[in-house]
Amino acid sequence: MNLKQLSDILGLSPTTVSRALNGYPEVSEETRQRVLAAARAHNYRPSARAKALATGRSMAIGHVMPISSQHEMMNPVFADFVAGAAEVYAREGYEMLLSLVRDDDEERSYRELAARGSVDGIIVHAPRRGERRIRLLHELGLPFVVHGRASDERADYNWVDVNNRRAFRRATRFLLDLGHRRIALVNGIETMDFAIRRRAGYLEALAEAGVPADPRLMRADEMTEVYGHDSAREMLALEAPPTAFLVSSMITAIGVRRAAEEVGLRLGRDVSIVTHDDDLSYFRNGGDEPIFTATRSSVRDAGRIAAEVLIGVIRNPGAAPVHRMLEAELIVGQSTGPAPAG
Amino acid sequence: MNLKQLSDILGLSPTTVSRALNGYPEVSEETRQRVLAAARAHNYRPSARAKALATGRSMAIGHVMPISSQHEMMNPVFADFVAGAAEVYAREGYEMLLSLVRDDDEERSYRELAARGSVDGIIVHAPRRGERRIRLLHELGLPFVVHGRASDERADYNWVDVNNRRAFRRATRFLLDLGHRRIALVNGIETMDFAIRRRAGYLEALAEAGVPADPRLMRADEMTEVYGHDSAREMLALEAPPTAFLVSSMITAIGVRRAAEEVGLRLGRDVSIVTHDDDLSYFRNGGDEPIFTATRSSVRDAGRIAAEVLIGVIRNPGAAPVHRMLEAELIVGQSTGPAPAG
DNA sequence: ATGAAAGCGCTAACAG
DNA sequence: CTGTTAGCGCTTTCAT
Repeated sequence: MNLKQLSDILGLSPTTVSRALNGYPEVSEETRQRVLAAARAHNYRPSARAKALATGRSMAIGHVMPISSQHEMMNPVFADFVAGAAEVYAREGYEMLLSLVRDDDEERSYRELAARGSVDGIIVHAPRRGERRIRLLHELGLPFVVHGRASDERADYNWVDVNNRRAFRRATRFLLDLGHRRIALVNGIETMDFAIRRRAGYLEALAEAGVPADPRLMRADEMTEVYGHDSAREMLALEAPPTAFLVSSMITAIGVRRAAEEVGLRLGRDVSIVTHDDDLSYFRNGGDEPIFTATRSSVRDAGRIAAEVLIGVIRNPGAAPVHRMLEAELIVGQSTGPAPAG
Repeated sequence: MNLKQLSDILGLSPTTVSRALNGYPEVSEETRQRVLAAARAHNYRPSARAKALATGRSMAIGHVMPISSQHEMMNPVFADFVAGAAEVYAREGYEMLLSLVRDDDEERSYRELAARGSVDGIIVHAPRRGERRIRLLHELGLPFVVHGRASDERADYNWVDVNNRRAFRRATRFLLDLGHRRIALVNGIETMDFAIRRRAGYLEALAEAGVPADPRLMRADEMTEVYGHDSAREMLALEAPPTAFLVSSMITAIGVRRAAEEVGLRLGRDVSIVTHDDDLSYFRNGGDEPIFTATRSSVRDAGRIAAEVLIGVIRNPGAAPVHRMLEAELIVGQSTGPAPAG
């Protein structure tokens, strides 16, 4: 069933039917009702392709996720972010195009997306140090919102980000206040912007407290369970082991906890673990009884907000760049809880 | 840059340029080379929308993920599956459309996808008991492949599935062979097809060994860490607690482990945990030293295979339904390892 | 081997 | 308030 057929049935021109369906005011209310009823009755849906071609808007938004050629890790955070964004798209009539691109042909992929015109805008995921996509997208003239930021990009652009620096500064301070002096940082890969900011926050807090940073207590890698376990085991074997761990992801913190238990340390007594809780649906830190002390922010909310910002930008291309900073809260867990001073 | 402009530059008709670009044989080799060179030089990309409208094929595949109106959980497995599928799509020139639909307007969503013509085929995720999407998609005539199966659907259809029943039967047998007689099943929600099959495998193995199934040792819920923890705590408090746990997901198994440790049980001695390892990139069970004993299958492979099957179906609509059964292997972990008999 | 013309299904001036 | 016409960018007969 297409427009022409529907309009034939109604004895109207395709134009009038189109206008009625799209809510144009210059259609009599009676006609509109007739059209709406007929459309429903015949289960009519406009062809997305034809509509896109005619209007120049594809009503689709692209989510481009870099898959590193070296690290093939699929970010678990991605699923929840996308779920948040999808809510908004469903409400606003957008489709979501997912594109996983290897970073070695990243530029080609973005150029292609733009030239093929399959999306009206893009959400940029996982910005890294030396990020080149921002300039590229500006050049291509494709509206975009970055989830996170690119520290060394001086141009202005739309972003939605969690205040990672402040969150980690606060978490570090929390541990310092408890008396800890040897605090390990088990971070994500430090080419990722968020990891850079987290380390900055950690270092700031240490500096403020006059505690020197010890390179042996700082790790950065892909945030797997095994990584948490192995690096914790190594650090705990130092002559002066850490008394607390600040860990960039919940799953990695679980590995750290396993390592601590293996060497006979009791959580919340011999060692403290503080992590960041992305508040994922499948693995929430818990409300009543958090597993870990953690800084917490909702990835799903970030997805929702990013989608809303992007749609706003698409509708109003002239507007000034939008920046949305989400603050993380600190929640103190029971089982891993605040450890007594070093 | 569009076809017309490119053909003007070349002094050829759009027709010829189109033919050259799409590899039609009736173009002179010389012309083809000229066209190809010019296209590259001007960074020409055909408009996906125009092409779709003209050909009737959108070159896009839809992934439809149900979001339960009650349980808002975003399956962590989804991300890896999609990553596998994306590899194939990139290779074959398809785009990926992601659609998260609430189950209360599921039918509407599928009808819309079909009528709008935005996809050439669909991957159906998370089939459940009483699955209605299969009949619907058959009715709509949209090619599809189900990731998993629908136990109570008698019509034939394309599917790619892990042999969940056999995997859990094998895992249960493994525990029985070690001497365990009170084996708890911490399953996923048993409206999900995979959970139904896993329980079937578990019950089969018990029956074969003449061990009666105890309803108090069988749980089913969304597979979070907290669920694993809480249900394990409850079961461990029974007058006759389980000596082993068979857990449907790694993240839930972590919760079970936490519970066991809280009550002072030592893993691989006082209690055994066997789980299913979906072999996700961010949380692999480990090769050399698996954290848990587990049945293991690669979700990413499943995604790849499902995508390949679907593309085959789209290209060859007449063919007989394809069924691809993936077998899980049993890997014996060290830390949780084989526990001594009851 | 190349081109002209029609058409995919819709929207958007422009008329009336 | 409704209809006519052109056109979005491509593919695909049908001629030549």
